[in-house]
Amino acid sequence: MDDLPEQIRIRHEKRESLISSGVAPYPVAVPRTSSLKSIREKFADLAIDVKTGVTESLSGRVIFKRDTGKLCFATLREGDGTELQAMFSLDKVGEEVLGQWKTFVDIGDFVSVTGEIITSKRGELSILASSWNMAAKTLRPLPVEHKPLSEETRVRMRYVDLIVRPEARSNARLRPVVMKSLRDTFSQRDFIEVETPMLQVLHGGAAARPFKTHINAYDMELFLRIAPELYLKRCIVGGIERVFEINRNFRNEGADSSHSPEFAMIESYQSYGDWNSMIELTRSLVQEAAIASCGSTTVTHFDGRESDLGGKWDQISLYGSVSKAVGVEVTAMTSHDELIELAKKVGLSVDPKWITGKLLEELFEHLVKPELKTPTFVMGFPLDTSPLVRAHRDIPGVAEKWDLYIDGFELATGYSELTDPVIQRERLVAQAALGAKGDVEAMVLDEDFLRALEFGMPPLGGMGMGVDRLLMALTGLGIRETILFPLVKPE
RNA sequence: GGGCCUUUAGCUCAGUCGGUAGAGCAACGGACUUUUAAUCCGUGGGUCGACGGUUCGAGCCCGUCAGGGCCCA
Repeated sequence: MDDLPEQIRIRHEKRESLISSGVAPYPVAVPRTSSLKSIREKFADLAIDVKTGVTESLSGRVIFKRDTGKLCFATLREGDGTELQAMFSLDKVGEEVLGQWKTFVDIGDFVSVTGEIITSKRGELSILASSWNMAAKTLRPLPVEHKPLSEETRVRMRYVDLIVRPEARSNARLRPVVMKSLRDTFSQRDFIEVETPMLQVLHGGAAARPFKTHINAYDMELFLRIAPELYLKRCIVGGIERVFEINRNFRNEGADSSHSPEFAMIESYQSYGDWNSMIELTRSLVQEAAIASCGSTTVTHFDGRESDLGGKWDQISLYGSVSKAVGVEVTAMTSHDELIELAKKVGLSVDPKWITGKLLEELFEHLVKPELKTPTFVMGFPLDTSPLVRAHRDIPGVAEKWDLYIDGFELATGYSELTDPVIQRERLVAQAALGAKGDVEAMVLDEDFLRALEFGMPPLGGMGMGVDRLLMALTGLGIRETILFPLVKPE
């Protein structure tokens, strides 16, 4: 114990001292008749220096302590941030009890206080103690409330962040509001929620590197899923005509301010829908979530900036927007060599492994994407980068796929899904060939998925949306603020 | 992968030219019956990220490694 920092050592000593004087520092229960919040609601408009005659037992974490000679003040806080003042006066509790309060209680401790609800001479709603109990002794000092925690400490010790920072508390409570809204929106439209495997024998449904793991029972390699798509389409084959899943995906790629290795995602499929019906669905999901969390389709970001998510949202053509940016007509028929020339002209460094469609998408991300601040659907993607998507009904070489951009990042994507099992097999065989040539993001051939498709799937619209990114769009926060415990390297 | 910045008390941060390690809050002792980041008097608290080097002497200069951040790819 001697090698502990002074403040921690002293708190350990106080714990020992409580035990030896017969007081439990971590009792199984303490008196509690009400929450701080309901006391604040019940006694919202009391005048100055009022005695209510009402006795309550309240508990919370001590966040401020102002010890004076014969009248001591403390501020208690409960989980949602509601605070209430506790007062300890010599003539109410006597010298011994007051002395124990001053000696044993540190900032950060959980305490229970029993006494009369009053207002102080300054009008502060308070509980005037007749007795108090330790509810849980804190061994580590809390950080200073008035200086913001460093960003790293916030992430590494979110539990402390939640104690001291109001925004951390409200962010944590925002996610469930949004999740409930998403489920309500789906439910109103008769979509059924399912849960599909996260541990998969074959990974598929997206272009991404998977995490690998191992199952001892079968002594074989397994993958953490990169997308639920192939299982949700099996649901469609089986007649779950409108289906969605909200859960975690895992991608073994970079981790930065907008990417997390594990992230929550919505995927949804609608029989007899197409990329247009998924536009309607996606807009409803986002706008209903904005109303549920912010009360309006115009949301206010943490920095005070307003973002208007209302209305019908723009639609631009992927090829059209790139053509406009480079000044010459670019289509799905534009050759690989021509695209490389254009890329070099605009200063984009080209990876020789990029296929034609990838090249076009990189041009878009370089030239157009940063400009897309207001919600915009980017319509019509290259067929060769969209192996699970149906070809455009009119435009050759283009897939019926859109991406939704908000604030310059990709929030959602939607498709008219490929339902022809023969073409699907050809596409996956081609993907497998890319994989054999070393493309680590290529999809693998999933025979059971193809067998399912061969049983027939109705015309189908599909969409996917990142839940963490939706929270980013609603709040303007970075991904590490919207995720309670983002992955960090060990200290 | 490359470049730049950063790591000092429980927390947030100063630290000049290489010469005994600083502040605010927090903590400890004392005073105070209406405080609101209380105030006043006094006190203690440091493996300066780790390892190595230069030097009479390193928080500071050099090298390696680790964590964090930003920019580029």
